Amino acid sequence: MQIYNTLTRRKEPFIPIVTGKVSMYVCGMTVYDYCHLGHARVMVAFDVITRYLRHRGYDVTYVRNITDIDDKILKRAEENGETIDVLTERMIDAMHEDEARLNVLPPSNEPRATGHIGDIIAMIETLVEKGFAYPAANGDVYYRVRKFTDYGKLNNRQLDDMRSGARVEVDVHKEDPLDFVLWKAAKPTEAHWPSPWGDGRPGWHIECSAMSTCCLGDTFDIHGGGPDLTFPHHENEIAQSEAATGKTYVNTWMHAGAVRVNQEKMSKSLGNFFTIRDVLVEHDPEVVRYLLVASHYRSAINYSVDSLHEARKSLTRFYTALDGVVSNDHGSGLESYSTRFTAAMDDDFNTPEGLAVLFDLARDLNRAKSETPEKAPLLAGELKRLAGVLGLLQQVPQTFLKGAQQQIALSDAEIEAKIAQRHEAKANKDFAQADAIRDQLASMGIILKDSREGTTWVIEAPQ
RNA sequence: GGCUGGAUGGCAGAGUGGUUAUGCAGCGGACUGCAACUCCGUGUACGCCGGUUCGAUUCCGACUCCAGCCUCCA
Repeated sequence: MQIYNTLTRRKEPFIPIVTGKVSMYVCGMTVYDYCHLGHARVMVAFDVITRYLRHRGYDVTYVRNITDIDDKILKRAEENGETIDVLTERMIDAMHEDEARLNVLPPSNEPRATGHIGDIIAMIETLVEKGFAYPAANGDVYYRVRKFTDYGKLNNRQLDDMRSGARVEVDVHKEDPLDFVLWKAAKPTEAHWPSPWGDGRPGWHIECSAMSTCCLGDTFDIHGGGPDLTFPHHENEIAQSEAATGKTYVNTWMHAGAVRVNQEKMSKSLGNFFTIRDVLVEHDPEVVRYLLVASHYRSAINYSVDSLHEARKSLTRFYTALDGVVSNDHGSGLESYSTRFTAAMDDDFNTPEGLAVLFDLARDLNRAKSETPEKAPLLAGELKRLAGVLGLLQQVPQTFLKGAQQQIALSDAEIEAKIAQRHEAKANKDFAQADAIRDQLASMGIILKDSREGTTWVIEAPQ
């Protein structure tokens, strides 16, 4: 297997620290608002990665944190007139609901910043002792960036190249404008914890260093996150952890690509984001998941309603192939598909190429249904099995094809009655009447399909 | 200004130093009462200019354009 490593900017053979085991940490959500499609992308990307690693036989420990104390949370809670606990619990519940609907498996461990204040303080104390951090007169504790000689290695950046102070407000309490805060002194009215430097709360970057080390050890295999976390967040994590432990923090750094809207990054600050729950009002969650899996995890994707429709059409093709076949999971003689699929996924989780294998499988399944029906159950079983590694195609085909995505004016029984009327008209060679019934149903988005076994119907895929 | 990526057929999206990605759409055919579904067939795509090479979309260099990061952001 090979994985692209942001640190070295190339694909590298993946060799876990402990044979057969993978330790992975992914930066999760700051829970002050609902998750948007950018969050969905990270969730789904690392869900596919976890599923595939497990499929390959690795014992994966997947840690994804929750940032539940932060300036934005304090601000939002105050705006809403609620406590931060009420706000964060509500958003955490919503996040879990969103990811469950997208068929994202829960991480092995989901630590919260507020649950690790002791670990955070301990790490800051170590950094202060080693001279990598200093308490300032205002009660904050800062990281001394210039003391860490490797600073910038993840982003291939020299300290002096950075426009220090150009966009960052220079803080008189910092020795250097690029120094970042590890511990923030709190105002009496704000949430705070006692520390050797006075009451306060952790800075953003330190929680991930503390929690990842705490859950996975000083050095672990994979650290992932969204595309905008490489700087400063992950750079700072490296500086904190490697200074504190003296060891390599992470072997492989993985970053998902951006989700764009009209060629611009979808983000909270640009205000052009779509929340997961809003999109799911009108679209089957599997369609959203498919959209995210149909592009390589590192490439940027442009979100649009058209792209969702395309995704729905692709899934319709798969479910149409699976429809009417009782799948048999004990396939044999079908190794060529899984060999190709594995080769694709082994190459930095190339899901588009993996899907190409699944489309070939679907075509062969369709052909088998008419030519060699005895082989169809095995092909269907293989298709479901491999798609399952991507977290796809696990619905009952009819459920997807008749999806509740559009409101239908008729009940199932009424549709069946229409089909029976049409069948009778056809038997009487009254094709005008038969076609009138079919057109009437079509105008309501119900598409009839005739076959030797009888007539079935599906909901029209959007154009 | 510094640092990252990217530019593939009508659209989406992989990949490769010489041979079919895949899906959607289109076109021709089979099936069908006619359709839909399905199947078969069908597209001289690789930003631009140089270089290396017997041969480059694929490697190297310049250029143009797009996006991201250098402030919170997944």
